[in-house]
Amino acid sequence: MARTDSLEVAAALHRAAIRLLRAVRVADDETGISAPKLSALSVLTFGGPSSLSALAKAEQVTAATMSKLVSDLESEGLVAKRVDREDKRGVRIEVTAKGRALMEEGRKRRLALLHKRLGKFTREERALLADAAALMMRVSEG
Amino acid sequence: MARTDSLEVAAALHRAAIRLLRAVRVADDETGISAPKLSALSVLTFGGPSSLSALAKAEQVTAATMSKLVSDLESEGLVAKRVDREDKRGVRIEVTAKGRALMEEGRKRRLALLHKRLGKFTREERALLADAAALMMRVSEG
DNA sequence: GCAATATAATTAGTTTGACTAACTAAATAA
DNA sequence: TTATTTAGTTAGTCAAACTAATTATATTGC
Repeated sequence: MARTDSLEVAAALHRAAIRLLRAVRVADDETGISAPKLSALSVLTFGGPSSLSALAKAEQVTAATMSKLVSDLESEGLVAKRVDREDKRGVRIEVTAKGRALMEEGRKRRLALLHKRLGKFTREERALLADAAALMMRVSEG
Repeated sequence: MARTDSLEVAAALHRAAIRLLRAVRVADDETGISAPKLSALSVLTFGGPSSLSALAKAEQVTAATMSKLVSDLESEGLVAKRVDREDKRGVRIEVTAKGRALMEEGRKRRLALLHKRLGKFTREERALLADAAALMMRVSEG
C-alpha cells in the first residue's frame, strides 16, 4: 500500500512539519524578540552557558553573526557576557533571569496554542502523535 | 498517562518538527537558490500560475517583497511574467521549464534524504508516521 | 624565550529579504 | 467624467546573514 512507501511518507511528513511550525510561529512574534535571537536564547537556556563560537556553531551561523546577536541580547538585558577565566580571548555567555523568564513565557504561549488545538483530538490520536514525535526525532538524527 | 497529556504532546511535536526541518534544509542549499525564492517557485509549480498579489498572500509577504523575488526569479529564467489579458494592471506569473526542472531536482534531493532515513524504519513505523502527518495537518488548520 | 602561527571575538562592509511609503497605470463607482 | 480603489513597481530602511580584516591572547617550534 502507498501509505507506507517511504517517499510518500517523507513528502507528507515534510509538508506537515512545515505547516505545524508556520501555525505556531505567530506565538513567537508576541514576545517582541526576533526568531534568531529567540533561538539563541533557547540554546543558552536549555543547554547552559556557552562560548560565542560554540553558540555560533550550534545555531549554524558564523561567529560574526552571533557576535552581533549576542550583543543585541546583552543590550536588552537577556544575556550576560564575561571573559572566560581560563582563556582570556573567550567569553562566557549566559542567560539572565530576565532572559529566562522571557523564554519561559514565549514557550508557554507557543505550547498553549498547540495545546488548545490538541484538546480537540481524542486520547488515541494524541498518543499516536506522541509516538510519531519520538519517531521523527529518530528520523532527524539518523 | 503522561504520554497523552496535550501539553507534553505539544512540546514533543514542536521539538520534532523543528528537528525534522533542520535536518532536511541542507538539501535545499545545494540547489543554489534561496529559501524564499524556492518556496515561491514551489507554490507556482504545484499551484499553477498566479498573480503577484495572490502569490504574496500565499507566501505571507507584502506585494513589494514578492515583486522583487519574482523579478529575481525572472532574471534567472525560472519564471515568466506577462500582462493579464483581462486586467491589464495584473501580471500572470508562471514557472518556466527550467524552473520546473530545478524544483523537481530540489524536491528529489530533499525527499531522498528523508527517504533514505525512513528506509531504516519498519513498515508499521512508517504507517504510524503517515497517520501522524495527516493529524498534524489537522492540528495546523484547527 | 621569543618569533611564528593559531584561535576567539569583534568590527567594517556587503548582500538579501523583509517592511512602509510613495508612485504609475488601469479598472470601477458616484 | 471625475473620484476612488486596486495591481504592481520603485525607493528607502532595517535586520540578519556573509566575508575579510583587526585585536588580543594562546600555543608551537626553533
